[in-house]
Amino acid sequence: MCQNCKEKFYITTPIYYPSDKLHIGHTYCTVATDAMARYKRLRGCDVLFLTGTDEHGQKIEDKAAAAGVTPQAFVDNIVEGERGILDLWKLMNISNDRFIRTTDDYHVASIQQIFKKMYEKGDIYKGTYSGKYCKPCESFWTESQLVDGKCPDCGREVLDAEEEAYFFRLSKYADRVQDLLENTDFLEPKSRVNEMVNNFIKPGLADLCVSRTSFTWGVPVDFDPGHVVYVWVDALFNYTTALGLYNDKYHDYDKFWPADVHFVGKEIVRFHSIIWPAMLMSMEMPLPKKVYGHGWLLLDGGKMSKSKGNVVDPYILAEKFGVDALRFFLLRSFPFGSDGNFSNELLISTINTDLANDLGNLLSRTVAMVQKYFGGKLPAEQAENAELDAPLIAMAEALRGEYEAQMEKYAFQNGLAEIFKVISRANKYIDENMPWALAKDMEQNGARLARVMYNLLETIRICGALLAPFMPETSEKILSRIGATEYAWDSLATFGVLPRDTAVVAGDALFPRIDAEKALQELEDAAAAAKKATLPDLEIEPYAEETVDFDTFCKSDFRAVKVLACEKVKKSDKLLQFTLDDGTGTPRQILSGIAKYYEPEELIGKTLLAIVNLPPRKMMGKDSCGMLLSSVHTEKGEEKLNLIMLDDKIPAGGKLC
RNA sequence: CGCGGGGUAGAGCAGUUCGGUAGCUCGUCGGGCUCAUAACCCGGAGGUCGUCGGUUCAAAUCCGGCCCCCGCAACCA
Repeated sequence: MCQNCKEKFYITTPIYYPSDKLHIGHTYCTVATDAMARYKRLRGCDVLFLTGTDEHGQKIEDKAAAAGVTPQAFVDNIVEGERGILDLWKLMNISNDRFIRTTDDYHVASIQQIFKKMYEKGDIYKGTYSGKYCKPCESFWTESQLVDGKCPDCGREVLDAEEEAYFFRLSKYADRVQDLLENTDFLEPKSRVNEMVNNFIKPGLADLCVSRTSFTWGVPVDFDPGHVVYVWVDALFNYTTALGLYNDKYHDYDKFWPADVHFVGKEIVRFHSIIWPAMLMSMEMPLPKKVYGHGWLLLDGGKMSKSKGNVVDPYILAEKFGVDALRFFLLRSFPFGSDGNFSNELLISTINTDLANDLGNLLSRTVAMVQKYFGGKLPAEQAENAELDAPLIAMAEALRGEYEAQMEKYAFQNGLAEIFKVISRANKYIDENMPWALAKDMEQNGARLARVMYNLLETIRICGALLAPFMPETSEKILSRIGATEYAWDSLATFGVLPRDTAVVAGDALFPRIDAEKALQELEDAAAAAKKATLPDLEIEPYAEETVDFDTFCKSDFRAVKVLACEKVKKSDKLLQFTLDDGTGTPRQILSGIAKYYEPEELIGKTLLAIVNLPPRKMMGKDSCGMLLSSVHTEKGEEKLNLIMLDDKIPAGGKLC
């Protein structure tokens, strides 16, 4: 059975921080974990797959305050609300066995006990934390971390600050952790090891501040009111409290701990590869077998981030292209250990090439031929041709082994590449055997034709079954189309398991080809709309800080004016030309750049407000004597302008004062 | 010299552990086929493997210098 994991396999994602909706990067990590969990289940392992949310901390407290709700209500909405995290994982067909929230009662109680245990052991002690504090970022910095004496994160001023706090004796475990990183396979890929050791261990591991008094949204230290447990202590132990460590909610800590692998993003590798093992050493608990730090999805070669406004929404992509296609793309296109460049173009071309042209079309043409030549059911009498069949059969039989080797290394990309080599070979096999030519003389070639079709179907069975961890629904569809009922792990290294006289079922294209140009345009529009939705409903100009003295103000001559005529200025898309009655008896001409907001006709007869003692100015060769006053504001990022319209009973020339 | 990753055909990537014909996908050009989702199959063109130097019979691969890009530096997967 499962050599590396024997019977059980425990795998986790990080628990995500619900300060915002999740994006494609979180989806990537979770889909990878799901694929691994499904792969292990396919192999017959007893799998526990855990994911969840890390819900404490100042940032959540602040965001909730800003939204005018309690922190709990805030996270409830992001986790359980519509299009929240649970909905997203459901949509993405994530097969997690458990979902832990760090605000769950059992977890909170467990953390308190764990914290106390380390305290009683002497590995957590009370001390004073002093440093530079950035209030908006809620971060302490050391002198050396400051940039120009300011917060390295936001660039704002920092204050001297001290707080009483608990510390974890991280330094005590530095040597053991270094040994773990350098001399075992605990942390992969290997390239992450140097970074950890050089950056954090060699310069000397300082004890870690593990409590806070500056906010309350966290697990209270039950023996010292006012302190809450540092979120990472709270968060990391989720992997064990979710198994029932120090609680009665679950009872399989002994069975599943230590975890077989934690999948984590590269930015939190240090917490998982240094702090986490050190705390477990302190607790005298077994260490997880492996921490795998995967790469990031980059956008335009740079980081995806809210501030850049380039965050990719998994909902939009999954709904547009299908869940399986998105899952497939994420794991097929990027090496798991390194960063990858995400783009909509790549997504679409991957779907078209691999899924529509190669896989979908192979199934489609094969099933169509079985229908056409045999009425949908193969005859049992079949004639092989060793020379023609051997290459395909050899590849199909070897596939499970190649695939397994890659999957055991978490090389999803390569595992899928192995499958697609075989799919490609099957397409070639069709050309080599030209079934349509054989079909011209069924009497002579019927048995041979049946065998050709059988070989294709059997190859599809193996490929289809091995695709299940990546595309569960598609895999099921494929297998049912070809009449496969046996697709257990053991059957996938043997060619010839499908019944000889299997019956196929016709159906729609698995993955219709996507019109790339059209789809890209739609995605762009959707992104623009989404961006617009995040803009504030109403923005007004900030107020002037400078004052204007009374005399200066009084020099401005504001008058009510009536619109006698108004027309667009030729060759200008902005300017309207107004002829105004200003009460002097001589019409006044003013040009105003508001053509975008008004049709000329609708303004005739209106009473407007103008400043009339501005020096005349030429615009598009015409004189403008004064300026019409308007009010401006921004709605959803769009500038709006309204002319000041006065009561019509005010006479032309009426002075404002 | 803070640390780490990267620089390979027009684009996106693999190959570098253990030196020996430079590979894949897309695009492009030509051919084949007609079962299939204008798909599939075959072939061609296109690369001084960032740069300079070293080791070697032989370097994308090992060693050294330099240039450029990206990320990290106590909580964005």
